[in-house]
Amino acid sequence: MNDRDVKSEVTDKYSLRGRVFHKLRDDILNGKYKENEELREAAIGEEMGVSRTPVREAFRQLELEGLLQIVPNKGAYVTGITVKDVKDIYAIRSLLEGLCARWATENISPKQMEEMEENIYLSEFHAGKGHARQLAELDNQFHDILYAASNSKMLEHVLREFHEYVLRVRRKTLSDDERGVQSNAEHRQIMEAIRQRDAGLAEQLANAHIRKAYRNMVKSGLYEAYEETETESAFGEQAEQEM
Amino acid sequence: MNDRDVKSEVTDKYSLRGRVFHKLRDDILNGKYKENEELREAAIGEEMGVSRTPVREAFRQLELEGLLQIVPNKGAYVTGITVKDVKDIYAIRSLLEGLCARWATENISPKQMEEMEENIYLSEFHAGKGHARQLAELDNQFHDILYAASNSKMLEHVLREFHEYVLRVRRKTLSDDERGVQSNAEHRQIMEAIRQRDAGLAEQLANAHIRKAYRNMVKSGLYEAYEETETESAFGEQAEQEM
DNA sequence: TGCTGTATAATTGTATACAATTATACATGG
DNA sequence: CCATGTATAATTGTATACAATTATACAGCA
Repeated sequence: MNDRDVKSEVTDKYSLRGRVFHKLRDDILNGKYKENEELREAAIGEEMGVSRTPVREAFRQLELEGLLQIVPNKGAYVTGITVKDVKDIYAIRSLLEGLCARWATENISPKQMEEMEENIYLSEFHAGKGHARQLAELDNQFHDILYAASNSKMLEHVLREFHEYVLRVRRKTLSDDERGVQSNAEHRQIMEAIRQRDAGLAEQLANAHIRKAYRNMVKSGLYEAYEETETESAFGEQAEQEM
Repeated sequence: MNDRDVKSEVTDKYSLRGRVFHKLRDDILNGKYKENEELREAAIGEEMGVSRTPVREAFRQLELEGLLQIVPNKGAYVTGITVKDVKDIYAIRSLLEGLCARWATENISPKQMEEMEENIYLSEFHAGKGHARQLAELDNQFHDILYAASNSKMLEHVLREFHEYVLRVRRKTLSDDERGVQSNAEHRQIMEAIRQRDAGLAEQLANAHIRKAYRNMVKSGLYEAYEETETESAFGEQAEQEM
């Protein structure tokens, strides 16, 4: 019954549309196409050796993934993420990852529990060796496991969406390995809480985990390249309460 | 700067694709197309007097709206919403509407405050007269105002998505007018909290508002037609804490 | 110079033809 | 009778041609 993933299988890798979609997605995430850059259907199609049709369809998908913004009769533009957007996303994720940890505690399967333990084991190994790339991958994987363990395709869906969204920014900051060690420790705490079936604690820890990740990102100043905004209230009160 | 809505302007109403999109969306939401029903491109196109091209693009949009599920080389199927999905959505919305109310308290503009007051005034008027249809519209509008007032396009985006999602189910239950009066009272309380700049209270009230809406829906048994599930834990602990 | 309108080019929107894939029906052999 | 393979039909995937819209360049004029 749990046969289809919410977002990854939706775009098959072997159709032309799927290939275009994945290629463009990577290119945007990796910064090949910059903010507000206009993507022309014909150019992309020519570059990849396909016609405009699959390109157009890939555009529509990327739009609802939040990576492109399509203006009718004008063009497709790479969406910009403002500093405030990132801040808001972290605030939202903080709440939802907490809920996710709670549900995961109640629904996690033995197999998933095992995966999670292995993930943490591997993370600690690679952290010791300073393998930034593997750490990043494992970090993503940890959250994916947590999402799946929640047993809620709705929650999984929205969390994946936000998580991916923020990868554009985070891709830089996780190479900062000071945070890597700390992050691993937090993952372990969350796992322990889940294993001991303490849903409240798991929720609280996951909550704090995201907030700390955000704090770290801001402190490191690694994503400030986007643009400066005014409001400081996004995390304000809440953050003070529990940290 | 706030020139473009996140989801509504994305699909222009005047292109063929936009027309097909909106028509199909309404038809699905209104139950013309039932769960798991297969939608054929040619048939839809013929019915609406357009070629397959705009239909295909509309399908792609509907897929990421969560209303369709497209299986490559096979077809497009109307997605089913299970009882558990609805329950999960309400749990998620409960958290996020709370956050939204908090942010709205901090960012609402005088104009929005006015809109909100007028909305509540009208709602109470129509509730007295038993105008179910207008009440439903006003209820949607109240939440739209709240979302906009949060001044967070990210939060607005995700809340709209879920809100719309749940309309398929809720369309029936809000005609139950017992709840309508109660719901209005809660809206008013939220508004008062926002007006008095009590973010914590606003958050708590919005939180409870969604949970009560869910409870009522379950009690009324109006959406149980979908399918029965096992888990009862979605709202479990949380719901007990504050109600 | 600076504005405006018009012609031209470039780009997206839509329709249609054809290819590839999948579903269906039916015949054949066990 | 059932299983299996094959031919046929139906449906989706892709390419291409053309229409509609938007951007650009430039001439004409105040």
